[in-house]
Amino acid sequence: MFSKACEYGIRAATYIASQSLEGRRVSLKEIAEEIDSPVAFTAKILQQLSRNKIVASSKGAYGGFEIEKSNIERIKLGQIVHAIDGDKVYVGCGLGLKKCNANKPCPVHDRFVAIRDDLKNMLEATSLREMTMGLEVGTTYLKR
Amino acid sequence: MFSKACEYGIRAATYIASQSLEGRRVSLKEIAEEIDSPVAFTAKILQQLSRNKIVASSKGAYGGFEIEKSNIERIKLGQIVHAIDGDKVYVGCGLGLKKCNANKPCPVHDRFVAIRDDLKNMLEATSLREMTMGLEVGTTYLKR
DNA sequence: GTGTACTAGGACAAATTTGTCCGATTTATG
DNA sequence: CATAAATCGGACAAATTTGTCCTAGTACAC
Ligand code: FES
Ligand code: FES
Repeated sequence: MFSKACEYGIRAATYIASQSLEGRRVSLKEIAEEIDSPVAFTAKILQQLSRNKIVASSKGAYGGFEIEKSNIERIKLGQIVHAIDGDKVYVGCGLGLKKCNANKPCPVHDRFVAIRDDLKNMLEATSLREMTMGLEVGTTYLKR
Repeated sequence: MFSKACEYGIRAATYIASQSLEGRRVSLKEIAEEIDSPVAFTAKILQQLSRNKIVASSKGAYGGFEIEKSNIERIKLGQIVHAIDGDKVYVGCGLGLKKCNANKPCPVHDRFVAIRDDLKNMLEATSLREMTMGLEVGTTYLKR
């Protein structure tokens, strides 16, 4: 569905958001531990998210990653997916034709588009804030 | 969403089905041409489908691939996806945790499962016969 | 039987994705 | 200023997926 990079990205952003809500800036190392991801690979992904203004990074001692509180409400999953996987979730054809195209549709087009639109809506409706809710009370997890 | 192999597999099976309905057995070469896929790679995938009894192959001159008429009604997309991509569509977690698990869900679990179930239902409800319908009348395409 | 037109299958190659390593740079602190 | 703790970014390595090539075997036609 999503690339590994994207999965790590969402989990990382969610963890950062949960800590930022409590005023804590977190280090790469801590993030990787908390979401159970390879440290160096996670670093790359956080760079991407940083360039895309999804997370804020600060270098140097006591540096790390954080997300502005107002952005935690504002940032939607869709933005993270787009920053890492591009628009393939939105324009890709279910059967691998160059691009999904209603004018020359593949045999699953109608059925597929319905599902893809649901996914799209879900991604655009779900904020980082919502992602953190269950974490605080221990009903959802970022690793197992 | 699906692997390339799976996409080719669905397109190939759909094309074979459409031709089998007209009583024509088709060669690998023709299939690859009609679905615009790499010949040798398509051969591998057809071997898989053949081992899984989704298509029937016959060797030798005038050999090729076909699908029994009754099977065209019976075979669902889900079987093809399962034969090639396994069950990852069904058991995978949206955020990449080992397996989707309602007892220790990730933050997107509920939203994700809803969409995945729709996909699953679609795959299990769509027969090869339905896939071929638009092809005959030129409203759907297997290549562009 | 021989030639021809096919599929089967294994070994290999290329491309992409995932993941590692390390030096450079930045920043807080003493 | 020196040190330590952190991110940045480029080069590299490993793993997976995608794709190619070649040989063997099979069936039909003559
Ligand atoms: S054309 Fe294939 S999904 Fe739209
Ligand atoms: S646990 Fe992540 S989708 Fe179910």
